[in-house]
Amino acid sequence: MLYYEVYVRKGTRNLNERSLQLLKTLVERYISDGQPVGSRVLSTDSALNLSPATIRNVMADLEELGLIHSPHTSAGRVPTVSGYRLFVDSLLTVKPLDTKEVARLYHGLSENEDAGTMIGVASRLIADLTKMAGVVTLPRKELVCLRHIEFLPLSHKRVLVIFVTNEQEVHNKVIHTDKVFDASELQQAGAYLNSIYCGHSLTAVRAAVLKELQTDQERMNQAMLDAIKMAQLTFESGDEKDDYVLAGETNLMGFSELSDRNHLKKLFEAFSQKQDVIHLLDQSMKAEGVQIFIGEESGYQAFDHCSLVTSSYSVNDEVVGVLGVIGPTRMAYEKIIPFIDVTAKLLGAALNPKT
Amino acid sequence: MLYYEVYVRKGTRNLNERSLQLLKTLVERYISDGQPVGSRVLSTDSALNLSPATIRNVMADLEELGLIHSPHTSAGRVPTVSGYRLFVDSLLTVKPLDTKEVARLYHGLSENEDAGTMIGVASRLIADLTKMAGVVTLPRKELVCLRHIEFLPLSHKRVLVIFVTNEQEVHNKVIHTDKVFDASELQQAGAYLNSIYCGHSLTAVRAAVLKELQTDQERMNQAMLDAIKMAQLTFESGDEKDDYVLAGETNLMGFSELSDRNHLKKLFEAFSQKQDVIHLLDQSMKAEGVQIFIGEESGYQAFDHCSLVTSSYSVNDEVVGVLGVIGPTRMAYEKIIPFIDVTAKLLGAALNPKT
DNA sequence: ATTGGCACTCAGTGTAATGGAGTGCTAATT
DNA sequence: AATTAGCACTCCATTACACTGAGTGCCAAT
Repeated sequence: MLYYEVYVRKGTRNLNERSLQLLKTLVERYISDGQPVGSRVLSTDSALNLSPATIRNVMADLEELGLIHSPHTSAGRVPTVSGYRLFVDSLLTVKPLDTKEVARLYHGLSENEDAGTMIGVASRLIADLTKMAGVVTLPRKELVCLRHIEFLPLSHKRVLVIFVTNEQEVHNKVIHTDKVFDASELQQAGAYLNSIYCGHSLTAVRAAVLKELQTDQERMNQAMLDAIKMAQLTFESGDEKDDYVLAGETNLMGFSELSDRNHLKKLFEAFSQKQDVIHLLDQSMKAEGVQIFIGEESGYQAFDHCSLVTSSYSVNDEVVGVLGVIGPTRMAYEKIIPFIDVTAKLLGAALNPKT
Repeated sequence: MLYYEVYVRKGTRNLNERSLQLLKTLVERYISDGQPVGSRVLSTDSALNLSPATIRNVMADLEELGLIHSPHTSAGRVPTVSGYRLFVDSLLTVKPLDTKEVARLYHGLSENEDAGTMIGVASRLIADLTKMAGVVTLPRKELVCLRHIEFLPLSHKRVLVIFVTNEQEVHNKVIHTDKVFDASELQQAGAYLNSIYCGHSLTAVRAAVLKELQTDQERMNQAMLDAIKMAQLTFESGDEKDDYVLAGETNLMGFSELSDRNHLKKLFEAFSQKQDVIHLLDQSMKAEGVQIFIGEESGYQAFDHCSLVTSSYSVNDEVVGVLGVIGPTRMAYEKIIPFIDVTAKLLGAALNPKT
């Protein structure tokens, strides 16, 4: 809608209903065939009953607007990034999901395993069902609740913290304290913290700890104060390196459009460096619902010929992570979009601690 | 030596000193150039002062013995797997290591981080310095010592075990008990086990636990028995999924001999399935020192065009893991072999808890 | 506004010619 | 008996060329 008006104003020739219709069938055809599509096939494919010549005129307009592009003179047309964009934003008619696929998703994501396993399963399912690469971020730690915490002494004023969240997710971290503690002191500290913070969410714990440190500390004894300080070090923000689970990367090697050795190398390097992927996924975390990055839109060279369809997933109405699929720009958006949508919802539901 | 005699007996023509010398220069030349090498270059390359014609005769013999092979009539010769094998076993003259490389290794592996980090560093170093893929298995758990153990209750007779080994390596596992324990019972059990097994190696703990269970149990009270049973469940063998850290996989995409899309896909699938790689690495764990798998020798299709040079690494004279490099069959063995050898030694030393 | 007609472009394919690298074999040489 | 020169031969790689077919742009007719 938006695009429609913009283009009408901009071009002398119209980007009217008919051109949009043609663009739509062109993109659909290209997605299913992978071949540049010419005026003849478009003439028979579209229900518009127009002659190839007419269609050629329209195509010339579309090309001028940068929506399609011709690899060479005597080839058909191929959608550009803007063409795809317009297509997915305003033209696309989503297909209902294959019931078998939904069944597999539902089945795979209904068993109540621990979060880590579920994430892995989800990633694998996405990869297997789409034949592309699946990616799922680990749920944000803030929203989980503290179950148990404990400290062990290391050398040089360092302390190993082990804490368990939710049912059975174990984390550990080394903190640097400003004095040396012995094992029993640390045990006491752990017991104290367990007694007051067990069952609270990490966000709540962090807030409570800060508050304790800021208010008058005189009613606490030294041991309590030490414990609180260590909790502060443990849960101070920042360091939680976001991470994701990738599956089916090798599926991407099958696509001819990604077969270029250099592109493939860049892509896989991005996968193992993780950084760029995390950035990209972080962006989609901000918005709710399905997000799409087409080709160069992502801003990362490694993804130049790829599209990324993502959706955030939520537990208890709070966004805790993102999941998505990575594939060639030429992918079946009309199927992938609803697919990612329901996968995100199912994963969110599966992660919800039983009521 | 062995090969020499076998072949002399087998062929009518000799596989004498001279042929071996020629095979050696042929392999060296092919490794450095990547082109099939013909009689002319071999004539000038080898110090033997023979005419191309003579060399052609020798080459025909070598081909008959299956040591070299001609891609087509008018191309030069290329070593076969057996050719490479003979080369690395008996002909190869190892090159002294580049001092800069040793320095980088030494520097990278001398900082005393925790085991996990060191493994990662080692893998990365191998990949960076060889421009191929580095792989390092995690050290076997048996040889580490128990520092702390603790149990937390879960639902349905399940118990979450958290145990720390060495300084600060945290592991966790869910075990299924045959009755329900509450938190304080579990805490007692943990305290008891800590008091008697702390500081012992996992192998020792396992043995001790088994012994306790087999001997007369009447002098123990129920709580102690429960604790021992849980320790047994925790440390029973088997489930420790071996794992490895891979680095620089993407380096492999640069090699033309591995550029075939299908091969590459198989290879990367093997990397992410892990299973085959683990098997292969396990084999090299049994032998001490450097081991080499050339091409199809490995027995896994995925590695058909790859070679794997590995070495086990030891802590306190006990083999605890394997490390290696994966690259195309055509790699500079004379440099890689000593390189892997010293890397394994340096890693072993770095993992040795300070004396 | 749409369409038929036409000249034009260009990737892709098949065929043929050519050059060059390397071989195997034989006869001559040492 | 071992080595070498010579020669015919094979096969890959490259180039050139022609030809086809899909598709285009444009113009004039509808």
